[in-house]
Amino acid sequence: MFLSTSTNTIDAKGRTSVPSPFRDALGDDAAVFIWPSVRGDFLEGGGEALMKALQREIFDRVADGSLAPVAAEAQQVMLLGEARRLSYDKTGRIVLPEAFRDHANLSNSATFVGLGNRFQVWEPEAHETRKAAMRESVRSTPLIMGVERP
Amino acid sequence: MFLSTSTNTIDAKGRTSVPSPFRDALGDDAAVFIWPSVRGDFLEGGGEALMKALQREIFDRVADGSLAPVAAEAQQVMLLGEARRLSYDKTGRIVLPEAFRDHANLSNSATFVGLGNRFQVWEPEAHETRKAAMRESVRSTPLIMGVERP
DNA sequence: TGGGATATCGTGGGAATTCATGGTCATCAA
DNA sequence: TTGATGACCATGAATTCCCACGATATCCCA
Repeated sequence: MFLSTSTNTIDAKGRTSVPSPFRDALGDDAAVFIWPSVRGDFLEGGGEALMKALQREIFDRVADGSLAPVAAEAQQVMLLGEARRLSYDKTGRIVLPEAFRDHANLSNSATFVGLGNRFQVWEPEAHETRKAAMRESVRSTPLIMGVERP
Repeated sequence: MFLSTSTNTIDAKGRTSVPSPFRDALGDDAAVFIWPSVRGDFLEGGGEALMKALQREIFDRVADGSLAPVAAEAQQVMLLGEARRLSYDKTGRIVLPEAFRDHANLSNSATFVGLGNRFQVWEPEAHETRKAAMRESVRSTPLIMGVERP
């Protein structure tokens, strides 16, 4: 489970450390799968299990008719076509490809945000701005299990 | 089940003891999950079971249409993104991250309040004033199973 | 029922480990 | 050679672990 948020440095080689708790969540396979989000200037990622689950969901939804084959191919192009498997070394660092850094406007640092089954990578200030907006959204949302009820 | 209230010291390293009855409620996994509340200056937390249940409830509510995907992501960012898994050592202590202490205005001590499936962490005096307000509120509320009738 | 022994719990401090990050060294392609 | 790529070492700071103490609560047996 990907939890918590942390901001790490991006060095001259484009390297950054995958947060240690995330590495734990990834298990033995020393790699993450990351792709540019189609919804905004940030990256999305997860482990091998997530990638497989996403693939299967696309198949299943074509099978049960809730996703048109054309739309499925579009999903695959933007997800599987853009995603990369980035393995990290013994110190836990990956290299963020230049295209990824451009997409998310990353320069010297990156913020990893855990979202349970997946995570996102943001330019630190952009994430702060977004979070402020989300805080308001959550305050006006119905409760979840008695927690966070307004 | 998290029951009762107790106030413990926060030392120079930011450490505090998770109340022993809470540790019993947490089971084998020697860790608590804690996050800053979006509706006040205090922390909320629970065990692994609570975290998973919250995560699932978000999914389910998106599936049944009672929660918009955008609102779901906001929930995830503010809950899963802000939460941290804090494991405690053999003496039962966790380290409260500085950001958490700031959010709840904690300095030398913290009050753990059990709420059944979850708990809250308050600055002791803030909790006292809040409790006083709640006492009045409860007195004007219909009884529950004959308990707490004025 | 009293009173001493035993266990539990919270707290302080120091030692050992982990973590992020800068740097170096091979490997391979252009 | 140069430039990019990937793996491994070094380091300092931060974190986590473990042992010791004292106070409180619990137990047990007279």
